[in-house]
Amino acid sequence: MTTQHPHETQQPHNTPRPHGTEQPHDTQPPRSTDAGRSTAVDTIERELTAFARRARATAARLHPDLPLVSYTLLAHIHDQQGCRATDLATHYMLDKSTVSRQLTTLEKLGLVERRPDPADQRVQVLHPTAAGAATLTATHASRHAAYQERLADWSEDDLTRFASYLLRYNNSRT
Amino acid sequence: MTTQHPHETQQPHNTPRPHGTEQPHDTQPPRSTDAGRSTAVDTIERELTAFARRARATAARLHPDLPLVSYTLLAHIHDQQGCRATDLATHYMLDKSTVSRQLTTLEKLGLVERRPDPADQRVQVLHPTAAGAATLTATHASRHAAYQERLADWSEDDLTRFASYLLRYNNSRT
DNA sequence: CCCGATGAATGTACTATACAACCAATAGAG
DNA sequence: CTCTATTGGTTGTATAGTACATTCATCGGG
Repeated sequence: MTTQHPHETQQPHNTPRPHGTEQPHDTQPPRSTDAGRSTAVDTIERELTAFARRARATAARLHPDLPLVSYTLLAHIHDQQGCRATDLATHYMLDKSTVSRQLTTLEKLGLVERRPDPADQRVQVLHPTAAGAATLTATHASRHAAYQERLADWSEDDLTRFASYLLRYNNSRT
Repeated sequence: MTTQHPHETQQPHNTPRPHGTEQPHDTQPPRSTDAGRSTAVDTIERELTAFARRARATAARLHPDLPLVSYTLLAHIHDQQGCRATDLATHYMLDKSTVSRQLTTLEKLGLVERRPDPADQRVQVLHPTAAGAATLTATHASRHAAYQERLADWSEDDLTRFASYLLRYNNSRT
């Protein structure tokens, strides 16, 4: 590597700094702390997005067998026992058709069972099969281990605070 | 809605609680705070993943014109002026071929310019065009506004702490 | 001067996704 | 009780994003 470009490793862009919208503007900012807030929000936006973009690859490394999508759906079915396809679609902002197909796959793999709801013939109540629960446990263990390792040098307080920030953020969805 | 399933809205699964791997095990835990850490890590894992799974849909709502992938690549090219395709692939954990095709698209749209590096004929130095910068500014403004709104009731301290947690997390990538 | 390494493009295949059309069942309005 | 709008789900179709393998050109060191 002879030529020097501003490479990843040379300039990790960790430093929160203004993006494109930061030009000084003559209209008075509504609050005095706007600049600080804006910078922090920019960082949050950038880092969350970066994480999201890497999630697929990370999952593929962690558990090549069970794709990320299948995993998340299966996990949600496990957590929300008896949920319906529509619930999954809502939770993950997916189209019904997408969920339907994913469930078909999961069912073919024998990981999920679609039980008819006797009280409403339209509805399918979803449950993980024994195999599904086992797969989920294994996959989750693998993921959990990776997260544990990556967060190994965080204090418990920091972990708790980070977790509650994420919850707060995700639950503020409109 | 007559039958009552454990729906999204009825049981938002916000409460951090053990997942499948929490069975009591007879080997002594290395630290006494393991349980607390484990719970927090589980929450972090779950919430980050949920966010990642929704990112595409959110982006589509925010800026239907410029897909999330294009946006992130363009943003990185803008931030790391003069970066190369390989840098993008590394940063986002993508295959070179994927980046190559994305860049082709961005170039066809007139948003990115691939300049040959005089010092190394293999290398393409990437720069946003004027149009690219403009698009980026607009898209970023739209995203930024959405994030601002969603984080409107957070204190600046919380924003700053959340941002630094995210930075710390993302930079701990091995 | 050759040879392994590096940056990038192309061939190919597959997965995830959305949108639209459709079907079946339910719930209300009259 | 019947008609109609709504809801849950599937299927048809199209597209984007991605990976893996191959290929090509260039660079750098023996």
